[in-house]
Amino acid sequence: MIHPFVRKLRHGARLTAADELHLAGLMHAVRQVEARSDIVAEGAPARTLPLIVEGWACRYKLLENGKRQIISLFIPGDLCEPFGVQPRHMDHPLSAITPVTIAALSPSAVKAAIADNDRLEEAFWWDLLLAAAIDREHLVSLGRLSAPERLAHLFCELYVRLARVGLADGLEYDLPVSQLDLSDLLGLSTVHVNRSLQELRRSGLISWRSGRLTIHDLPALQELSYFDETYLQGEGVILR
Amino acid sequence: MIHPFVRKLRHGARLTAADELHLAGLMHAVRQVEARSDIVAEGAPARTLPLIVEGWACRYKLLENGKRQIISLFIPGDLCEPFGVQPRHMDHPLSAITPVTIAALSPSAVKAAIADNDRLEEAFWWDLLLAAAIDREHLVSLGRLSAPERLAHLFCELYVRLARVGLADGLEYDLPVSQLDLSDLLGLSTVHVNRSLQELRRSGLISWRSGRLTIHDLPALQELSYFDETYLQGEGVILR
DNA sequence: CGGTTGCTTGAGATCCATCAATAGGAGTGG
DNA sequence: CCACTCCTATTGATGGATCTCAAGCAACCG
Repeated sequence: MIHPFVRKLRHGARLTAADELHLAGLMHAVRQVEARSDIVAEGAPARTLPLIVEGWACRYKLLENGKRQIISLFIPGDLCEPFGVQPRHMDHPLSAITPVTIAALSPSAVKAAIADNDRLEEAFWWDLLLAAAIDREHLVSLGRLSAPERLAHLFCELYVRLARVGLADGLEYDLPVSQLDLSDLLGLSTVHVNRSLQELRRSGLISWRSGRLTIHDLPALQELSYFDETYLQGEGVILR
Repeated sequence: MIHPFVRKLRHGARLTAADELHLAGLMHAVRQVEARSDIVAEGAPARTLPLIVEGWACRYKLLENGKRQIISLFIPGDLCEPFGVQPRHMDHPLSAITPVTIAALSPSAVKAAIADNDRLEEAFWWDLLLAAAIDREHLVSLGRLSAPERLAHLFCELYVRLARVGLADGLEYDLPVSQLDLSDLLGLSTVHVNRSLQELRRSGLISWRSGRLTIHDLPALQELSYFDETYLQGEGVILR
């Protein structure tokens, strides 16, 4: 079984078999975190870089008025911090949505690996840029898209990201989040998320039953949400 | 006159006088860009890293429905791209808000400078983390704050950022943006921005005349917007 | 002076939040 | 197996926040 992180990086750099072994060797201290618990709490010192091997996680912020905003959503293969430095004080907690398997990368080991291998260096920077691009698109979504558009955009994005790490089955994938999670991710209320989902279902664009999302009309979903996959910087999954 | 970039980095790393000279030596090819014009257009190849020396700029995205979302706001001292790689295709254009003076950093020169100087390395990574934290906070603002809250949050943030590079005069600073810019930054309509500004003025929190913003009641502004400056990762300007 | 741009105000429509209630499913203990 | 509870999904009703359209005004500029 190929590690999802390796699988993802293949899309960003031309890795040799040796590179991939080298990468796999960086991952230590795999541990389990149960659903709904913090992986790294706010203010906690973190010596290593968390990387999702299995399961879904997120970074969120809790406001003083009790509202929650999910900042980033992490799926298998996602490195949750910039690779270059030891995270000191995490400004926002990192939390497991499902049961999660975490690998720990040491920044110094990454630095050493990068120092004498241009392809690995490129791969790590590509991943950092990709994560930033995803966050930027998320920001645009919150600022300028309506509720159904935000949902459609998210479903398109997750399709591409999951397909890259081999977790999409055709136009279907597991979506193990609650509507409450979705509302906190998209800056909406749960009630409105529910109604917007119904709208997408009624239009025949998607269905979502027992944690499994199916895209029935990808072009329509893309058009509705102005989704242009180029920000995901890969060779492309959708178009071609 | 100390370069604003150097001035900012002093808050993130203990730089020696030699380090600061080294930094200053990295900046080449200073050029002028006039207000309202693109610094780097979408899709344009960029070989160097743009750094704002003077003036205000932003990164934005234009949607197919004609709406605009400003993703990041840049003030003097801000490096507009991650330092580690040559930006290839800019997914979002970079644009001048006021007339802007741009310095160009070469990623390879930065890499060389970093290679044998831990303090400089730390400074560059600190700056990257800071920029990411600002974007995250922006995202939270769009997702979970009301219009007046978003404005208040922005004014607090700009106060801290500008003070760091010596561009705040007590609780006053130049704010050379239009209400249209603000609306595109905060995900609102211009009409609503206008009305929310009036609300803040009426409450005696701020005034804003002829491009100059004055904060009359900083604690109230902070409390209103749940502003906690720690995400800006400095020694602190507000709470000292 | 006319044209442009940005700010302001009003009115109406729409999107979305909140409050409240119901229903289903999963787990738990009796 | 049933009663109970918790969590999530769903639905209805209402109010509020924000958008859109439209018009007027102020400042600046050639």
